[in-house]
Amino acid sequence: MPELPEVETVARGLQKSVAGRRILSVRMGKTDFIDDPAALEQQLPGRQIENVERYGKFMLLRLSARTDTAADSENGEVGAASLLVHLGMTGQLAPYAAAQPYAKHTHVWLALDDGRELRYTDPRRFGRIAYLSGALLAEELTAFGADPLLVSTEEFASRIRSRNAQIKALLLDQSVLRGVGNIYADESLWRARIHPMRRGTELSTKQAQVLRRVLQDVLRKAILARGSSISDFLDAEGQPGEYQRHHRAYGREGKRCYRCGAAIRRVIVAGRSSYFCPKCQPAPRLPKQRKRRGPARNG
DNA sequence: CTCGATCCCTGGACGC
DNA sequence: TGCGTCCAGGGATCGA
Repeated sequence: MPELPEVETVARGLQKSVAGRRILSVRMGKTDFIDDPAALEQQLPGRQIENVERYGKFMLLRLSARTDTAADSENGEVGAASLLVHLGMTGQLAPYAAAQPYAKHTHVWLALDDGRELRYTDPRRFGRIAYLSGALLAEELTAFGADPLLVSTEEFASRIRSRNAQIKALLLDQSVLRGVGNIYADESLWRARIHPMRRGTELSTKQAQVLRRVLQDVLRKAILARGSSISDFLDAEGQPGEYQRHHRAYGREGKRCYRCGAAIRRVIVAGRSSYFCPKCQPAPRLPKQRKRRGPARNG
């Protein structure tokens, strides 16, 4: 499941393998996860992939202005633009020799000027692809919060401690921080010894500091390990990541905590499985509002 | 505005 | 073996 480290891994791989290549043509299968399929067909051919960046869990393929004049007169849009790609749960974006048979659930083929094809494969189609010209891209990106690797201690603390939502929900909220998903949320909360149901407003300044530090540490180490491969994540070279070997909480229900030996538990928080150590990560005193016995009292 | 619930989708695990 | 059921989860959307 691609989160920040996995997307960073794929983006770096594509930067090496396809930056500088020109897109010659586009072919599409199922398109229900593509914002405007016709725009891809009309706008991509003739453009060069100048570079590939990560933005949160998105990849941004920066595209050159178009040079072919035939299309100019038709569409009038020739300036620099971007292809926004979200891998969702099961998306893969990677180049292949055009002659190589394609995997089931391949939905987009971009023919490149060196004989290869950049293919997008996504069984669940939870991903997203959008062609966006400069202004639209800027507008799209304003909705997202801080990059967890770049955010300052002060900004992190203010973004978290000003919100009453559960800390797990805040870490997953892309308008608070861009790029954190379920695995790295649980891993950083375990390291910071914070229960996933704690409220943002409950965290001390010190706890927010610690959480930011361990989150950055986990993300950096995961990038070095080329991400986590739980079931099906593969990078742009088709290789799985290694960071799943370092998980301390995620997916470890019933197994012993590496710190204290207690059994790791799983609860649903913000609609997602959340793994934590009940001993190291003490629960809030009132995890949920208890149902009152009898009628509510006035005053 | 804030927050939680629901739904989208397919493959894999599991029970019978 | 095969069928049904459940679960995984990022994010859009809706309603309280």
